[in-house]
Amino acid sequence: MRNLSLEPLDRPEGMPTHEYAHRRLRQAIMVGSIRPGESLTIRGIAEAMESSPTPVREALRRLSSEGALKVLDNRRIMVPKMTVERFGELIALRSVLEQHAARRAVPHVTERVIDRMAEIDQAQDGAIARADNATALLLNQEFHRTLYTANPDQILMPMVESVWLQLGPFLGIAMEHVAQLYFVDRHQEAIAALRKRDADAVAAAIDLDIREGIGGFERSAIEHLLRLAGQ
Amino acid sequence: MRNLSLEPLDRPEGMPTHEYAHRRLRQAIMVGSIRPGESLTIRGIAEAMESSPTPVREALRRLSSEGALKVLDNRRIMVPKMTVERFGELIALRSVLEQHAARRAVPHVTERVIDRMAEIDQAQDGAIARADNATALLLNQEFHRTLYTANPDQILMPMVESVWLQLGPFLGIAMEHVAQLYFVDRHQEAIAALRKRDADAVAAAIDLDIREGIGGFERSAIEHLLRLAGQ
DNA sequence: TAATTATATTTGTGATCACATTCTAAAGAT
DNA sequence: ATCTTTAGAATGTGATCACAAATATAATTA
Repeated sequence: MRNLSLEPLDRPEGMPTHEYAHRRLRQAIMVGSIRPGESLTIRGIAEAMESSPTPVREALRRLSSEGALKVLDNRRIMVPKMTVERFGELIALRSVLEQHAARRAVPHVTERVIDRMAEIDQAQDGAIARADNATALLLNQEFHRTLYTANPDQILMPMVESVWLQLGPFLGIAMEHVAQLYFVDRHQEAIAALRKRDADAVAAAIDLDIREGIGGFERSAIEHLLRLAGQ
Repeated sequence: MRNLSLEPLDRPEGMPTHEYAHRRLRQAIMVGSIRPGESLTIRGIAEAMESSPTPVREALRRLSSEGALKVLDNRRIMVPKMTVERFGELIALRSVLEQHAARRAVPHVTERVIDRMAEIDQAQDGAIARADNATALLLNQEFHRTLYTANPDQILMPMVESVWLQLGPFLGIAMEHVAQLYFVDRHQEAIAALRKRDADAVAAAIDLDIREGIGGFERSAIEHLLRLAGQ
């Protein structure tokens, strides 16, 4: 196993070790810094974050339930490998899930929420301008999350995040081989539609944002990237 | 904490304790035999299944990631309470998720799969006739699962099961107070549509099955049930 | 009697250890 | 050289223990 380097990440006082481990690993997978096929060892992670196997195991169980990790028959744990078919399923699911989340959120959206989204979008533009892909990615997710969590009874955010998590490792590969991830910005359209409380238009903007953004990879481009990464 | 009784459940040789614990608890929640609001203790569960805290904790972490359990601020763990709003969200999500799963499965469905579904449906009718609600519920799930897993690249089954899991405790309440859960059988329509490989018709049948089945509870009926259960 | 404090118990948490399985690689045989 | 065998190391797993926080129970006070 490669010596994995995990960003220290902020740890609020009183947060249990297993949760901290979960957040750190999750973050690492989300931005694609743990490569597919790479196998993780419990002791290795525990050592890397100066704790013990017990809480790390709990974190790994959660991650595997979230689809971020796969337990092999050997009981070895790894980041699932990406395939063209799986990528297609993930994009299609992401579109359906997030359109639904957006529609359900619209009735609860306040001007305050929309303003917040506009701020995030602006920050993301800044990150893109600096070619800071990882930050742009995180801000893009925060943009979407802000919208969906406007619904107080929302229950599908964990599922949306699960899809993001499964897409993460591929983004890591893409970011390595493509100079800059092209964030097709349908965020302005989404914001405009939100101000009019037009649920259909919001859903359409979200759909386009996904399909023209990360979903816009051609089959051949995906195959090429996966081949480059030795998948 | 009440002395919880977990059905022993079959345990294949070599299955780790944490996974066995996960399956047993999951099963119990799925059929609604653990009541919402009831708080679970790690040691209590470990004792009930004659093991130790460590693997039980791993099982609980997974269940909480699957939405089946909620960790409170006290770090206490309980089955989330149901509300009318949450119930509405769950049904709407279930409909969207399963329609999508069905559509993506249709191209991969073979006659073999359809025959299997017909068998399951027949068994479910038998269970309903015997007023065996728990078995009918499980067979209903198997019917749906058989369809969705026909898609080899399917990735949303865990999410569908998560919704089922979150609906479970409410079904437990409903089964206690309603003589018989009325399974509106749109399964025949689904099977007929599948034989014609008509994806739209299949999705429509699944949608009706959900909305007229468990989703058919009126708001007042849900409130009534929750009040009866002291929620 | 009601409220408050003090004590005891329960509970979540994380580190450690022992055991069995799996993986790695060195040694041997074909 | 290639395959097989074998010894060593690494790894997942589950039980146990100690500690701190939370809860419940008993004792005390107003």
